[in-house]
Amino acid sequence: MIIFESFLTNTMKKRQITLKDIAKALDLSVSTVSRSLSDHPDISPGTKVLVQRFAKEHKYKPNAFALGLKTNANKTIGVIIPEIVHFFFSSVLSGMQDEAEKDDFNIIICQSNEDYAQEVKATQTLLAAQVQGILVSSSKTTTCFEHFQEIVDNNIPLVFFDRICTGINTDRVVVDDYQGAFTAVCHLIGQGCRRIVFLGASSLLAIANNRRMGYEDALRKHGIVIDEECMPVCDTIELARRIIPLFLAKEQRPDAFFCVNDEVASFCIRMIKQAGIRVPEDISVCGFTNSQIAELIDPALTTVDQHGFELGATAMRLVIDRINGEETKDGIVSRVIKTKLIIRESTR
Amino acid sequence: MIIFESFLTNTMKKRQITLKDIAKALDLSVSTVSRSLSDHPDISPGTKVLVQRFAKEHKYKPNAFALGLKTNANKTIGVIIPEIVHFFFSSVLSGMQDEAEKDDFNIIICQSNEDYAQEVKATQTLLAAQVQGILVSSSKTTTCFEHFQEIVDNNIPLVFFDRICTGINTDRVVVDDYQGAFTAVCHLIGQGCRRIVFLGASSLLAIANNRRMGYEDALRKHGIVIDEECMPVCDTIELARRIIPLFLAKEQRPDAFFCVNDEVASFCIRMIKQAGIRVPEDISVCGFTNSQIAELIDPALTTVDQHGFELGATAMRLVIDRINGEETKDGIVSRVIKTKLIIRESTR
DNA sequence: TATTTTTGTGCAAACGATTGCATTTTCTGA
DNA sequence: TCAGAAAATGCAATCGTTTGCACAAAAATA
Repeated sequence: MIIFESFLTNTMKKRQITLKDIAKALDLSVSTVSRSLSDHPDISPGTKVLVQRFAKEHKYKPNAFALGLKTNANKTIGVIIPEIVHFFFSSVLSGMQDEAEKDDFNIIICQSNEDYAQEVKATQTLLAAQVQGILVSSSKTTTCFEHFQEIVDNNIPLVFFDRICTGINTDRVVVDDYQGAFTAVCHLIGQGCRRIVFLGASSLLAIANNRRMGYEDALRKHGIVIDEECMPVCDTIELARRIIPLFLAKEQRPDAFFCVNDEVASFCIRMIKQAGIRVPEDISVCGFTNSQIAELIDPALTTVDQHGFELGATAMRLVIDRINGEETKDGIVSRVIKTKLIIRESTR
Repeated sequence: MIIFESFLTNTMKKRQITLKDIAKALDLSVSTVSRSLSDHPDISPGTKVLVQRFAKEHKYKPNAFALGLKTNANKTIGVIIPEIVHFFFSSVLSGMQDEAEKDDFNIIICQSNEDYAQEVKATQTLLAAQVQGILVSSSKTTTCFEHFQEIVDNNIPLVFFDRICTGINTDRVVVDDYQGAFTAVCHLIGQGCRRIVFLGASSLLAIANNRRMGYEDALRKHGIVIDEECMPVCDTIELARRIIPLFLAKEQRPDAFFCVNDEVASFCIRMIKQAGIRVPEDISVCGFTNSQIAELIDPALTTVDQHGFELGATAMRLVIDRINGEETKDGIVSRVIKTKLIIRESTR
């Protein structure tokens, strides 16, 4: 015992206890200690309890680096996300965390802040950290995919979620954007709206295109003429502040706004009300995501639930299955999370 | 070259390229390769460029496990957070991420979901992952601190942020809750409010107590009698749904609500308006946090800005400084982030 | 030309854990 | 009493990297 404790007084800096320390203290070999802790049948019951008790008492924890060096696995998964401060993405992250925990995987997060360069850097960071799998929702400004290809080339399972990259062949989990938009716009039309504006996002994003297509097809189905003017890029509060007044000032005022996210939808409602126009009597507003805010504003927001938590959990499940070899499909696995229209008070 | 590439055809499973591979391919020793890459003066310029070019071409990346094993450092910091899906906490996380990146540290996140058991598990997870530092905001249900003590005992820098644990002696970064509450309530009083209700949180949280004390002192200062009935625990939408109507039904109706967070404040405004009472003319409402929602609801919410991003960055800076030995104070380092009252439309 | 110095490389140990194989000890049965 | 089997333990290599030291070859000096 004295021998073991001596490592403390010698260095004065507490170090983690190792197998070697235990071996020395108990006058055993490192191998015997190792086998005792892993309950190997070769070891006598007496030695086992001796070692196990000692290890527990001294809070022995296997060194993750040594383990990683041997097995090349550290139970860590990297996530690249555009922005954490975002109801949808934080929900996704929460779902991932929840699912990862079930298999004792850790999550390393990186933010791209919607910036290509930061996204590339994040990729390098995760590769350097030797993660076993990577989950990505690409930034709005990403048009080049080499960094993602490098992940694949390194043989590390890669799964895109929500914002996928069409330029690269790998697993993906997306939301049913087209159907969600289609259903929402059909609902608006069903309530009598005819001049429906789509406040969308950059067409670099597949999700934005899909929602636009759902919007267009819904109009088409009901014989409403599609007007390019009525689908501007308007996915931030700043843009909304400039763009919405232009529509409200038109002599043929819109009777509905279908917004690409709930923040824009909420802000939209504010601006309409401030212009002295009623929601939903004069203008209906529908959002996309179903964030907390939807229930807090007045009138409560009709919106399309994206099931972020479920999406995150599904994506995480997929990488883990790839890592464990439980998902063996040769081609791309593509999962779709169903959206759900939540009708509240902001639409007639 | 042929020798090197052979590791591929042999195993058919792409493996990361190692120093040994490079050494074999270039007919050098591992040490020479290692020194070439670290630009050691002993190595001849010719050999250096040879090795460096080869390494770059084959995208050599040092093995993080081997490095960690030698240096006992993997540039990773663990964060334990009650809930990611929360404007304040996600802001904090974002600030941490931002600051960590400057020093090339990675972040592993764990959620406690406000649950003691999960918090303990998260602690074990982070210790097992061999993180170099840990940042914690404790859960609402935590009353026992042994798990935190274990972190300290392991000689791993620990910093509490926002929700600190008074039972443990370690660095902390908090928000100026007392002053924030005091200022906000003084503002309400200054606008003529006299019957001010404080919708608070469990007194297990130091932040809740501090805000309550700020509230009480503001009342005291202006000679308003403090009524225990007027400071219920009400920090969730569910509680608010039950509790707020009770106050609105009183014959002596409150003329202001000071809420412990913006969600409750927003919901409060909704309920007041639905009861046919005007905000802020009849009742003023003030929140705490300054989340996005504050600008989106109608009327826009007066609230106390907590500067979450700054808080996160500060806390991260502090652990990193502790890790690097740049913060050498023997006792507790305690940083306070100043709050700021943002006056909008929900208060007279 | 002989000796020292400089320059460039390689060997081997170390970090902490696992594991095939060798070795020692104990037990069994004739 | 002793061979042989069974049980318990130890040795040593391995994972990928770094680094003190030894050593060789080349260059400088005497």
